[in-house]
Amino acid sequence: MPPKRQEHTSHLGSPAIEDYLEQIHNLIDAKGYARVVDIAQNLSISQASVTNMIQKLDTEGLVVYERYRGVVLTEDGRKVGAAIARRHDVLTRLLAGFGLDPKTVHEDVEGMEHHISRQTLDVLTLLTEELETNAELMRKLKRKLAKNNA
Amino acid sequence: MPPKRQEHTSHLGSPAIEDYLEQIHNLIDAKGYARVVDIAQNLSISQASVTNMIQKLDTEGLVVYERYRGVVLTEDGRKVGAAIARRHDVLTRLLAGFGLDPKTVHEDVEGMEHHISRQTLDVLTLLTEELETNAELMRKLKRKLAKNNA
DNA sequence: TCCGCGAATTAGTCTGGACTAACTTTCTTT
DNA sequence: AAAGAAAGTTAGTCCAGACTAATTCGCGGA
Repeated sequence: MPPKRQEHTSHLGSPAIEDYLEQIHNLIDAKGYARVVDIAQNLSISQASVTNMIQKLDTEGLVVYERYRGVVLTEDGRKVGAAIARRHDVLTRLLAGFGLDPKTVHEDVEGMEHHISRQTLDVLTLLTEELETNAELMRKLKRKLAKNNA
Repeated sequence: MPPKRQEHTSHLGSPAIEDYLEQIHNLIDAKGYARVVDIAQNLSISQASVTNMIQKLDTEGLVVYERYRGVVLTEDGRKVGAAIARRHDVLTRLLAGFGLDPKTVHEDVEGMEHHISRQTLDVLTLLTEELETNAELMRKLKRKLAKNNA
């Protein structure tokens, strides 16, 4: 039997696509519009790559693109972008809550956020909220953490 | 100013490389040796791709490769493989502990495990152990989780 | 008004990591 | 021990997504 072809679970967006949509979402949220330069800047990639990807996102119906006109999210695109931003937020609160160094938090979150299902997001949200609420528990865990690192 | 080139944080192995090393590690752990077929099977990719990557891993000093002779981990390779396996284990215990469906757990873990720093691993380990120990807390959280899903 | 400069785009290239097809080596079975 | 099956390998292809260089658009200031 020949080896099986690789299966793409659902293709609701590669990690790369999600990164773009998250960034576009953030920019629109913050400044009301998203320019190619800024997207490139925030993702640390070239403008040419951004233009390329935006054209792809357009053909996939995630943004509306007009040459030299900037970019707008479609409803689908907005959903994906917002979903990623939500995961980003939860993960960041969870890790930052333990006092991890911001750079590490950012890198880990960046990597993990693309792989979190609805169910897992629910669990992590629950956990995060519990820790944000239950100061006693948080204290206890931080104490252990400090001890482990000693 | 021209856009900046993308920076690879440390290149201790791409996700793909880590997947291979984890799998090789697991196979050796379980059966004492790692055959190309099994690696291919476990990663759901073709044997040709495995042979390819193994040759690359060899040139990077992560495995020792001899044609038709199977593959052995170097000390470096063993470290990477073991590290990934550890992250895999912690994440799995954490999510499975909440009763998430095994397929989801597996997919999410698979995706997240490559992006977890030492510090984050420590936090997640702590959390996992707390939940495995503190039955009262676990009950409480599961109750909330169930309620949210209702 | 027009000109220059920054933003955007196009064209063409590269790399990682997957694939198939065809071939070789090794194992197994008789 | 030899043949057929299974495992491994090679050669060549493909695709996503990054890049650089060169070009084009469009706006703000002289």
